[in-house]
Amino acid sequence: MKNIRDYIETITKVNDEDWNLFSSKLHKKRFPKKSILTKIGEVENYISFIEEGVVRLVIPKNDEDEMTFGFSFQNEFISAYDSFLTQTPSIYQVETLTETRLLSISYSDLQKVYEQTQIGNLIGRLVSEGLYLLKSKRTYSLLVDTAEQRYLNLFTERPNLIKEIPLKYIASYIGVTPQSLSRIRKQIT
Amino acid sequence: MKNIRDYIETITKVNDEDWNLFSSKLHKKRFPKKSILTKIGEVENYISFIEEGVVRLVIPKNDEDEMTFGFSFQNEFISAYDSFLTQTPSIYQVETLTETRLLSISYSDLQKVYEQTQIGNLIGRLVSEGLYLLKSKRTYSLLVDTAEQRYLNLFTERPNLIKEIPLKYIASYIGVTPQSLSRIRKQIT
DNA sequence: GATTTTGTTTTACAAATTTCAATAGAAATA
DNA sequence: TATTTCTATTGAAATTTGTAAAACAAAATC
Repeated sequence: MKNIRDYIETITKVNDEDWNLFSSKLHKKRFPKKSILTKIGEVENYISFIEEGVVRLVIPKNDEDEMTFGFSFQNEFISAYDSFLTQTPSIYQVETLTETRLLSISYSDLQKVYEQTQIGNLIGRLVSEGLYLLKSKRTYSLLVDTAEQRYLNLFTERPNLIKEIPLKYIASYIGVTPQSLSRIRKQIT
Repeated sequence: MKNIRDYIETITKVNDEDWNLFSSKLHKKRFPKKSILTKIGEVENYISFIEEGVVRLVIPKNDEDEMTFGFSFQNEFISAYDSFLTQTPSIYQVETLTETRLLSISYSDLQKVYEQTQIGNLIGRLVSEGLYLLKSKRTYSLLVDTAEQRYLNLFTERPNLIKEIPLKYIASYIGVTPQSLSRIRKQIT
């Protein structure tokens, strides 16, 4: 629990009473790699803090084809967030790429935290704003950067990722085919 | 002021005391079409509710070239939101496409509202979540839809937009050249 | 350790998109 | 109204990217 409290205390101080209510709702979970946390069509019931691991958001295309909507890493929040917020079926799948430890809170418990604590909505706002900023950055990059630039960005921001996970996931995150990414990589070296 | 109160009351009830504090911070503004509200490199000082008008977020590319990061419409909030949240220089420009009426609140006044009202953070959270959902939808579309699908989506969601603004803006929103969009349109009919 | 599966790279070709250039139309301005 | 500027369309060439197939490499499984 230390990680998440540290993380939240970088946002704002939390009194013990509020913290106890919030943390009593958190469930520790462990998943092996390649676990599916949320399926397409399911309503997302949790938002989770990643204590350890890497998580991928996956959009199916044709049979056998898929796109990577996003990655999430240690000390970030993960959820099929659109589905979680709207409580409607998810259009992407949430799956682990590595062994993963989560601290999860359910939708209804989170609503209680919002209602019953002083700082719930403040933290909720700041987390939501942070997730907005990440998403906005990604949109920007998809719109103005070349695939090569997106690859290089990911390479500098997450050098470990490229070593640890299949390149085809990177390709589908960047928005090109694995063959195209292979050509891009060739040209860089 | 009726529009914005109606809008916010669809999110949550607001008591008069809170409302009076909030609304006392709002500034009415009017801009002719093609006004620049926020320039690249400036720190965004306002978030605004669009009472009337259409606003575009613009990213410069090369000289003479630009991309449309987003559009915003009546009864939506508009800002160089990334810059506003982080209070760092904006990487996109905010400009009006039509004559526009705004209700604006400054960054520092909004912080006061967050501190001094019961429901400030609740509304702030819900507005931020809404903006996240919009951005997420756009990212999804850029990643999985074809340019033709993005055009058709815009066409169904905002039929008036396509009649009222230059097509090259639509093209740069969709992520293709005006020539390509012209060919896409030709093929549809 | 051998076998099978999965992932990566390469090639040739096809398809889609951009670029460049020219033109016609629409809108803004003198 | 005439003139200028901006916008939209079209064609042809060039570039980029995707597709399909094959070869190879790496990883997982037996």
